[in-house]
Amino acid sequence: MAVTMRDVARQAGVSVATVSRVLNASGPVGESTRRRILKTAGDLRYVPNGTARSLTTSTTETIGVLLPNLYGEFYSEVIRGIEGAVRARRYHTLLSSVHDGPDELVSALRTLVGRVDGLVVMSPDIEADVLRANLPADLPVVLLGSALTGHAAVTIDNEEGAAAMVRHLAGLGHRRIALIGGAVVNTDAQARLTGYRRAVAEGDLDADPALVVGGDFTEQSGHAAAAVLLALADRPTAVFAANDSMAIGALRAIREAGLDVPRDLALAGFDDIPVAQYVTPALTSVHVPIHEMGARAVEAVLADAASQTTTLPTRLVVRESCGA
Amino acid sequence: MAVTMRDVARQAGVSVATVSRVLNASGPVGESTRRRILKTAGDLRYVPNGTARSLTTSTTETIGVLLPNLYGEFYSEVIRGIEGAVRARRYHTLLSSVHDGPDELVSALRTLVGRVDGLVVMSPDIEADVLRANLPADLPVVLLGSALTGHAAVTIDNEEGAAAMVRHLAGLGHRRIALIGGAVVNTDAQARLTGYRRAVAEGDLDADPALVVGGDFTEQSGHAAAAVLLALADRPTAVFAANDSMAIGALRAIREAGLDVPRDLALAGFDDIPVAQYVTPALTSVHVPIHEMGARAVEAVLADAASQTTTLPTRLVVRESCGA
DNA sequence: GTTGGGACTGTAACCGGTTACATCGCTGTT
DNA sequence: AACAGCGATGTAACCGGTTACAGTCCCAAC
Repeated sequence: MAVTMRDVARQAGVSVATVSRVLNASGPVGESTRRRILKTAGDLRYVPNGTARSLTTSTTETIGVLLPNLYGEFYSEVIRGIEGAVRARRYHTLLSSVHDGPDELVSALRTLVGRVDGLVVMSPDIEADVLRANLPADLPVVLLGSALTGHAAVTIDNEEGAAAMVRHLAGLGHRRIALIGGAVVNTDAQARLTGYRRAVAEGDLDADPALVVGGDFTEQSGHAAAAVLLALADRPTAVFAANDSMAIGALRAIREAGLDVPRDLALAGFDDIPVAQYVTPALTSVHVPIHEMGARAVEAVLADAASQTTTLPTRLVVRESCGA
Repeated sequence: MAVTMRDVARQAGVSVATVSRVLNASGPVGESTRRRILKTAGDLRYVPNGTARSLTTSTTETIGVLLPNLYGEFYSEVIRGIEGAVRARRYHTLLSSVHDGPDELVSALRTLVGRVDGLVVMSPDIEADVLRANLPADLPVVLLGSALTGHAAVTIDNEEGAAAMVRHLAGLGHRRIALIGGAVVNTDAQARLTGYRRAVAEGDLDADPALVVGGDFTEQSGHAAAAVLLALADRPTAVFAANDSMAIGALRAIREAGLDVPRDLALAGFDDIPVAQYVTPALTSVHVPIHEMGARAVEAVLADAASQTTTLPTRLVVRESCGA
């Protein structure tokens, strides 16, 4: 068993209250007593138990972050944004990730309850009732990336971002623009698909259903989807992947087919993750203010701005892969 | 105030003990009572308080991870390895990062105390006494990447990895091999430098002190260091960066100087982070089993294998940038 | 010489759970 | 008929802190 405050108190010949007062500078204590307590605490290697402390004070100075997984640059950027904002307020971050399945989510949610003062949840396919049922009603929760009625959220304008990219490609003369989409349950993916469809319709482009293939935001799925598109009799002249990872997978597939980007095929992604500028050719993408999203979410949690939704704009980043 | 167990008990007309028994299936309870309690708990949206629970049970089913920062692919890979191992044991991960300064570290350490059953600490420049003074004596701690006397640790053979790379470059005919090192306080960086020096001596290579320049593991520092090396009257023919990020920075600087890799200059890195294979030319590097390190560390924490050090081997990954 | 007030310290309740132990019926055995 | 034994439930202590409240002591003021 670890050293507790009572151990220190006994050893120093005082009451626990006095020890507490010394350690938190929360009350007047005689100079000699204070020194004696400090010394015994050091000698005994006393370290306060955070759990016990937050149980009484009912404050943890910590905000929790729940991510779908910790893989990929997108998430590490999100984390950085959150971390920075949290640190600036002298709070701590507790991160938990959940892979799949509602059980995992529930379990992760529950381990966080009581350990954090607020929660930033990024889970594109989360359900409102799961959240409601597994979190205390008074815990501030802010969703990141997906809006849900009755909850505060910080999102980006996925639809307009996707539409802008399609318009850009159309402006370069493309008429057959393919989309490698994300999973249908993912709200980001849905919005990007909607934006694509809208721009295709408005720009009077080729609306061939064969041009839309599904992916799941992983590089592998991008590779597979691109292979399907390349096998079409009437090949697209531009491929727009709903995120950068899939675009990079697609790039590999296109190369393997002996084609050149952007000469034979224009390619674009979404998110503008850091690697986008390192691949060759550098990837044209829709920039998402990942860092800022994290920061805004933290602000919202700490302000407990209930059910207010912030939508941040995206920005087109034109590089080599689209041939502009 | 959130709904507590006493609220549920009162509402259901039973004692807290019975509620606890139902919720944890830890004792016999009449069928009708059980149903009634479950119903009231649901109606009241009761969610158990993790803090209170772990205070009594003195177990959290959580292991803590302390990282120097969350930036870069290296760390996100480490996290993935840890996460996977933790999840496999049905535990949870609590992640905290600390940027710089002992105060930050102490503060992060202390917020974790009581909230985790064990700790994986990755902090290349951590000091043993800081750890000792701020953690309960009975909390299992495993260091990742740096060994410290009296503590369990999982490390890699940095020295041999660096030496192997220098030998490889020498095998390609290089005699003037430069090293872009890391910060001197960083034990990884120290070991890599030692390996470099040993191989240079053993291979009878050019041991010009001007060939060793310092960096701090960031891309910017790699860029700056490469600029210094390129300005030398007697330029090196190969540049070995002590990590991949610096190698990528160096690559940029070399290109800006109008030189070609690997034609004019061979380049190699260390860590073999995922991007290494995406840059052009693909980066030759020393592969570090990042994922496995994380998994091993978790095993060690849960087994509470006190003060045992595991050293994992590295592996040379030859790609285009060294001209082999 | 009281008295008031502030500095210092201790006692004990409380935070929200878990759990050892006690209590109370009821049934089956002898 | 008495009693062992078990199922169902309640009481209260405990985990390790914080803090309201109360008590002591001492000194200045009247």
